[in-house]
Amino acid sequence: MRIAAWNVNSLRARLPRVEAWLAAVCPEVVCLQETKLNDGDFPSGLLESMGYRVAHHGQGRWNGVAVCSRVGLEDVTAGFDDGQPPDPDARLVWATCGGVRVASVYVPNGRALDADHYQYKLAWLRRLRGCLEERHDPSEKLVLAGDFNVAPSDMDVWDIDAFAGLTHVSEPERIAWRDLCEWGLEDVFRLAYPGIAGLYTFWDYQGGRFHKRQGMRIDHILATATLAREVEGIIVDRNARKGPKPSDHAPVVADFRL
DNA sequence: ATGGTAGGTGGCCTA
Repeated sequence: MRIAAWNVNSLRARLPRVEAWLAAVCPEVVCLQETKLNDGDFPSGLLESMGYRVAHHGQGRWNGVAVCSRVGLEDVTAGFDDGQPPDPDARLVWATCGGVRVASVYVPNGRALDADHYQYKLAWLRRLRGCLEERHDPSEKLVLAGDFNVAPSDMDVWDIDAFAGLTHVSEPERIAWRDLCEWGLEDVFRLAYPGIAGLYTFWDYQGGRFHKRQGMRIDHILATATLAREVEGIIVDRNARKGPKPSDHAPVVADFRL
């Protein structure tokens, strides 16, 4: 089973690229982030014509996440399912696909270390961990895939000195990310490429960052141990960052023996 | 020379 995560930075703007990419790569499950669409504007017809069923948790303008699956789609849940007041942003949607519980995850950016949004980000990560504790067990086949907006270690950014005082690399964010993983999730990409620097999923549009290889690894596929040991391979499809009108993120694609 | 890119919306905000 091939599972992919891709922050498309507007599905409307990216639709031709997304369609061509799905036709070429044929993932069984793709988790999209930043669709920037209301549910009614989601291109369901196109995805369905390609064999996918879709769970979209949308919000015009910003955010918006989807799980698209051609191996079944059951038990859809939008947002945190913890009985607390709903998240004002559409950043999380769950579905069961071919026996795997899958979440498309779009963690808040954080903006700046002194911003309210940074506290929202830390609380959001803690709340996600809480949902796992309440509703799930680490022995399940479960995947969190998406844009976590955290570079877990210094080797996951092109120059740690360039990020001094910025979000995505701060210790509280990294601790919150590690706490999430310590519930029982593996960073499947890092498992496959231990200790290898220079492998990124996001490159800022500004300053020719992609061509200078100045990126960050902030999009992740996290899997429970039962799934992580079934990984055949995982890549970042950098080709999707090339050419006309790319997203600033490249897809992460993992193959599982399922 | 304090810029630059791209997405949304609507005359700025977000990433």
